[in-house]
Amino acid sequence: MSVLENLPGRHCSIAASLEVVGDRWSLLAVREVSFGNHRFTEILEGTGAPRDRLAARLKALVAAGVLERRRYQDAPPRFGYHLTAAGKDLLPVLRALMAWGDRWVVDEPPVTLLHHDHELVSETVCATCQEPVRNRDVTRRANSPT
Amino acid sequence: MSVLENLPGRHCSIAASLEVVGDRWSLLAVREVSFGNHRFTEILEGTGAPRDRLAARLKALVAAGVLERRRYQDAPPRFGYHLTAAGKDLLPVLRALMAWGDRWVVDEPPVTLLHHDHELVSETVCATCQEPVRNRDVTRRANSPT
DNA sequence: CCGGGTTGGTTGGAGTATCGAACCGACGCG
DNA sequence: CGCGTCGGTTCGATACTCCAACCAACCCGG
Repeated sequence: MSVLENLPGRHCSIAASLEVVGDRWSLLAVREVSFGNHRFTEILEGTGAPRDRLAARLKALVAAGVLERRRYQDAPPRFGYHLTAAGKDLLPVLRALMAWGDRWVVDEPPVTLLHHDHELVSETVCATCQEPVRNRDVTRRANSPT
Repeated sequence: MSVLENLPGRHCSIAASLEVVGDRWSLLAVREVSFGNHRFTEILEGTGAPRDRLAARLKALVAAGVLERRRYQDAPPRFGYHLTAAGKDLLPVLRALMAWGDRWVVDEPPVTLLHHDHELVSETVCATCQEPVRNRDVTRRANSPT
């Protein structure tokens, strides 16, 4: 909640999420780590971010609990970045963004996701009633008075 | 594809998507429009964005085909913003971000989504095999040589 | 017909963030 | 010893963002 208080506009978890991962490089950094690129230089090249920005973002993501900085060698001390539980939980967001980009931005998907050994076609269902979620079936209820 | 060519880092639809909606206000603007706030002033207050930034982003989102600018009165000419098909297709992204924020950023969800008349609990399944998607079952294949 | 309010912006200047390039320390390798 | 690698940090120029003010076009009350 505390994050929301200092935010302009509507109280909403979307705004709260964007406050954490809504900048230009964070989600790409998470993508790289999820692709198995744990080292600073790998993430640097994978994202294309400037070094200083990447260093700052990684620090912030560690502070936010999205990434974990783990020592993988002692002399000299070197660290790799790994997804925390919160970080792994971002993968559905990345898959949704990727599906959207595949459909509406790029001509041809540069990367295809595979589920077991067939192509992954994500569909969202409501866990309660097992029905596929269509936009028109979704409404919202505000919980806080503001 | 053309979007990707001029981008630093890995060729990937996530980066392409972020190029369109990855800035500070775009997704919040889409959220507001999806909440039924179609007028400039409504979006302005809902997002908390500065007027000039919002004007610029709305223009860009219309150009990108995410929003549509529709005249709703003639004298003086006034326009409202509406979701295109591409814009509606962003709602799963927003729901994923909201779910993540609910779980990892805020203490208590400020807004709850309802599906029909029960709480919406989104779950992603693979449309091909109907199985819930777990991160460890997903791999990726690069399509382009680069 | 005059003044004020609403809507949907645009403009200007100050402050802030981002960028690329250079630099740095600690090591390993030959 | 000199060079390369890795993971950053520092610097100065540039770009972007913010806020406040302004604006045009219209409506309404008096």
